[in-house]
Amino acid sequence: MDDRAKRIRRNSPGGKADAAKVDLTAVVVAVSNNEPCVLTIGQTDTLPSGPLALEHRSLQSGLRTWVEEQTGHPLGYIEQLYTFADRDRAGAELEQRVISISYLALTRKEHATAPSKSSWQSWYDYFPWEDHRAGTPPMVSNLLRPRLIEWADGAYDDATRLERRRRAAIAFGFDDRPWNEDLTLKRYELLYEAALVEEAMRGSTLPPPVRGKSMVSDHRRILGTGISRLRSKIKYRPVVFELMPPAFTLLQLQRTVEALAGRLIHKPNFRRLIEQHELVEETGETSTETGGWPAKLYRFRHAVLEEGEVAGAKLPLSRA
Amino acid sequence: MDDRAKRIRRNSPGGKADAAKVDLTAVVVAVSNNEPCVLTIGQTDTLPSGPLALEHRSLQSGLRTWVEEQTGHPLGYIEQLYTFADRDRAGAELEQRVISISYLALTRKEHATAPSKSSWQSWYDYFPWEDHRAGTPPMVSNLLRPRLIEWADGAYDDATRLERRRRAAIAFGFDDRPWNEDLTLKRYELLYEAALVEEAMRGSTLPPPVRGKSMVSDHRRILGTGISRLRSKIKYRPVVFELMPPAFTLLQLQRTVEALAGRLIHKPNFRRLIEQHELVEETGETSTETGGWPAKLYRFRHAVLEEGEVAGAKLPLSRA
DNA sequence: CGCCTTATATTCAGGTAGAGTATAATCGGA
DNA sequence: TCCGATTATACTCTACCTGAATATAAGGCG
Repeated sequence: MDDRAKRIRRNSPGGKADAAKVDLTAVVVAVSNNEPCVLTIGQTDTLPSGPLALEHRSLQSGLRTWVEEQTGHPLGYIEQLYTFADRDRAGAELEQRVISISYLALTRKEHATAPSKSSWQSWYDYFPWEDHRAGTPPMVSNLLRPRLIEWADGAYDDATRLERRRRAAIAFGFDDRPWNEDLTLKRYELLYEAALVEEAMRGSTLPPPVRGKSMVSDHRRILGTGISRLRSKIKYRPVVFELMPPAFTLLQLQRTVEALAGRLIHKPNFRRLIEQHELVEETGETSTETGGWPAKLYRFRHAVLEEGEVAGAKLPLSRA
Repeated sequence: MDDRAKRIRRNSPGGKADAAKVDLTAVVVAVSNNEPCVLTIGQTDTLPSGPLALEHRSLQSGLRTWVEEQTGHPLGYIEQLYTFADRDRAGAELEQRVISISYLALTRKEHATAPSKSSWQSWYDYFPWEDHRAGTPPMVSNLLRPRLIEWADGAYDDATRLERRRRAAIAFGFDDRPWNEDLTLKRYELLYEAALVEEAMRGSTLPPPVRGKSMVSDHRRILGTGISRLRSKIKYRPVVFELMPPAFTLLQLQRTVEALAGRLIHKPNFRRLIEQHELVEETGETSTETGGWPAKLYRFRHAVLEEGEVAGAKLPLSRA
């Protein structure tokens, strides 16, 4: 059997067929002016990235090196997102396979140390259908919905037709289903499958039917993965504070969460939750910046990270 | 600046320095006789794995190919776990870096199609401190606790000492903290750091102080990652059913969850939850196999997967 | 001074989770 | 044949969490 043949190749680690090029890609997120932003480099819409090299001690340190070199931002909090390889990445025509290991990083714009060729882009420029803070965006009902239904009805058999309609309804909250902000990646994949985003139409001359900037290679997909992960995570881990200045008001904190989640939060419930879990402590100062009653300033209680599992640090995301 | 130098290397994808060997590793899980098992190959404690090759269409299909070839088990449900590279993996002395992309697979033992050199091992053989179904195992209080305190007190400064004690207490539930079954990976990493597991002592002649089989390379760490992921996931997604036969009683379902979680569940609450979320439907038959009142047989309602997010499919893990 | 804006406090109803208790059906053995 | 062990199933009770609404206080500004 060819079992043995493969075993032999397995034992020759220098074999060219098995070698791959490994890229590290970062989704670096910051929030300012209630707008969630992602760090891009150059003129094109490209995430910071670079090949894993032998001198990198680890995947994380390799990533930090590349991002700092390309953007001037030293990274704090990072976590691995996903490893891609089956995409129609640039290396398809090469002999070598390209693997992309992606990371999510949370930081603040002020952390930049030097001028650089990088810039911050609102992530809603790439995903305009994801911002529901002012209600469901018109493009969802007016553009995406009819296009997705059209796509579903274009299936060859009834079963597929129904299944496509169901998937679209779940992902986008059609037919009185609730909008679930965590499904960013699923929505993007659906639009890709329906050929409604630019990436799915490369080589075609037709304009993509959906507004929203695309990115180089599969970077928009990676960004979507990062948004999905972050939107899920803020509900059970206090990661928002990585994006906050040292001192902040409770409303600023709420606005930041709302920016990330793309939906509004019920204020009293939000405050109750934050206080209940003792996530913050007063600095003793107040801010009058916003007009109205001066708000107390708070700082994150780093001790909560040391108090074991922050069980139930869920955020009350309003469905109103 | 050397910025330019790196950019140039970046653009020569065939460069040897950037090429890496990519391994696919699978944590294949099944439960039988109320014991969670992992699939291993050969005589040694090794997870199924093999190098990613050009003929694999995707990471997933490469993994499926390797597992089926090495064990005879075709895989159903799989999900990506984590990508490792910074370990002191076998390739440290080689010129080439070794990357390991790991996957979690859920299946049933009966799915084997052919005799093979693989075998099933209880995962508690590798992690004996993780099974709390019969209460806290004696080894936790009698062996791990004193050894971890010893390790903590061996630190050079007071701050580190306190921090180590705190981490150990959180991970293992010392000092009246609750036991959190999801922290399997953290516990293993802590024991590794404290040099209480065999992998941390390779090259040493001293016997490892903690019982529990070790595995080849960093496979026990990968298994720990899989256990952690699965224990978290069963609380909010109905993945347990991938491990169940087509028809089962509610108690069998409960015992399976308990086997995975390593702790007991309050029976009435478990049933209430399953019924509340309509995860199952009656087959109409009953089973008298267990003695006592014949239990109704149920099957998984696959429709729930199509009903959008299975919000709140949490499992009531008793803290008693 | 009155109005607007924001902060802060309180309340209320519904749901869920944890935990305990009660009753019914079947089997094995005395 | 009856009793107890074993299992299935049903019901209850309480504490807490969540969503949502309302009320009051403090400052800025025309």
